[in-house]
Amino acid sequence: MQTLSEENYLKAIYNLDKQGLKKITPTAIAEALSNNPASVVDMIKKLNEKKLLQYEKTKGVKLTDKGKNVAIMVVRKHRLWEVFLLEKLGYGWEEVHDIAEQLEHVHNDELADRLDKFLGQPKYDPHGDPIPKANGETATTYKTLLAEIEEGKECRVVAVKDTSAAFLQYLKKLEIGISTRISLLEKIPFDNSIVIMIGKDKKTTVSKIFAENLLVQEL
Amino acid sequence: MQTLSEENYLKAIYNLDKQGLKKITPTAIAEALSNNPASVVDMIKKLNEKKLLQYEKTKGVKLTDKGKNVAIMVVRKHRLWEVFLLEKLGYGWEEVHDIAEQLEHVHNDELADRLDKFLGQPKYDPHGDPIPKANGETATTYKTLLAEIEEGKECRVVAVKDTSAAFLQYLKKLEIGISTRISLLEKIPFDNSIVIMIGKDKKTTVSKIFAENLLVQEL
DNA sequence: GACTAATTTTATGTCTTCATAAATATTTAT
DNA sequence: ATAAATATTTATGAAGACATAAAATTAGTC
Repeated sequence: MQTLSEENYLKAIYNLDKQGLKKITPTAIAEALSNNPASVVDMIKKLNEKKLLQYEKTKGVKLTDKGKNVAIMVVRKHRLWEVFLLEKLGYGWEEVHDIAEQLEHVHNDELADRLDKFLGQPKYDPHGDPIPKANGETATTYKTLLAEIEEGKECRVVAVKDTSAAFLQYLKKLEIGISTRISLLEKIPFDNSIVIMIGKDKKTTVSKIFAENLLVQEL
Repeated sequence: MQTLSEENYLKAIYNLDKQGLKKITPTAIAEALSNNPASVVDMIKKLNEKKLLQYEKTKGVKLTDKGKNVAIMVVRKHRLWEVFLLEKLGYGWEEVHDIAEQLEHVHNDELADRLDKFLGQPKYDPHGDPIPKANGETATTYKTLLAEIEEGKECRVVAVKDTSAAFLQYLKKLEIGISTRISLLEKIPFDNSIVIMIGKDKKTTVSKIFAENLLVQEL
C-alpha cells in the first residue's frame, strides 16, 4: 500500500499526463505539488524502486500500469467523494475539493465501490470530470471552455475555472449555475466578446475573459 | 490544528479516562496505541506545550478542556462515520471501525454537523456507544452485558464483545443481529446459563460465556 | 560553437514520529 | 527495609518527507 505522499505524487503525475504534458519533468511535478524539485527527485527514485513509475531523463516520468492504477483509484475516490459532499451533504461547488483531497486517501478495498453504488453510479463529478470506473476505465473529459464553442451550438455549464468571489457573484447575477444551458449566438471578432442565450430567453453579451473561465459540456 | 498522531494520542487518553482508569500513565497510553513508552513521553511533552494536556508524575495525564474537546470531536466524527458506513453503505458491524479510524481525521469545520444532519442525528453508533453532540455533550454509555440483565427484563442487542467468526456465525444461526429484541426469561443457577426469548417467539438457552459477549441496551 | 540561463542532481540538514538501550525512579513483595 | 521487578526518562538513532545550497548537466540563444 502507498503512503499519502506517494499517492499524491502518483495523482499529480497522472493529472499532468491527462493535461497533455508530453514530458513530465521533476520541475513540473514540483510545481504541481508546490514543493521542491530536489524533494521530487528523491520521491521519483523511491517510486521507481517500487515499480510505480519509470524515469528517463530524455522522456521524463511515465507511470507504470501499476502506478497508473493507483492514481486512477485515488482519482476515482476523490470524485466520488465530491459527489457525496455536494449531493448528500449539501456542500457548495467550491468547498468539496479540499475535503475530497483528504477523503481520497482513505484505504479500504470496497469503499469506492460501495460509495459508487450508494450515489447511483454517477458518471461525472461536480466539476464535470469523469469518474473512473472500478476497472479503471475513464471516459475522456468532455468539458470545454465556453470560449471554444462554435456559433450556433448549445452547451451546459459544468464548472468554473476561476473560482474568485467576483466571478462567482457575476455568475449568480447572470443566473448561471451548474447545468444551466447556454446557446452561443454570436462571436464578436473585434474583442472576442460573445453573445449568448442563457436558458431560454436571457440574451447577454459576455467578454472573452468570461468565456475563458466558464467550462461547459457541448450538447 | 492537530496532526493525525496528536489526535490519536488525545483520543486514546480520552478513552482510557472514559474506561475509568484513575491514573493515566505513559505505559498505559503506550499500550493503548501499541507503541513505545519512550515515544509516549516525547508526545506528552509536546501536547503539554500545546496546552492540550497536563502531566504530573503522581496524578498521571489529564486532558485540558482544549484537549478534551479535540478528543471528543474526533470521537464524534468516528461514531458518525460508523453510522454512515453501516446504514448507508451497508458495511457489516465489524468492518466499520477500521475505516472510521481513518475518516475520523478528516478536517473540516462543518463536516461532522452536516454528516450528523444527513444521518438524522443518531444518538448511538453501531456499537452502542453514544455520539457526542456538536457542543461536546456526551451521553453515558448505556450498554450492558446480556449476562447482567435481570430476569423478566427486555433488551435490545447493540453490539458484540467477541468478534470472532465463530461467535458471529452462531449469532447468525440464532437470528440475532443488531437491534434484535431479547427477553430474559430465566437464569439457571447451576451454570449461569440463561433462557431467552429472541424476538417474539424464539425461545432458546444460551451459555454464560455467550451472555458475557453480547452487549445490549436495557429497555 | 560558446556562453548564459535553466534544470537536474547531489550533499546536507531539518522536523516529526517512532524505536532501542541505558540510566534513573518508583513500586511491590518478602 | 531492602532487593527485585516495574515504570519512567534520557540519550541516541532510524525512516519519511521535506528544504537549501552548490555542483553537474542540459537547453537556448546569439
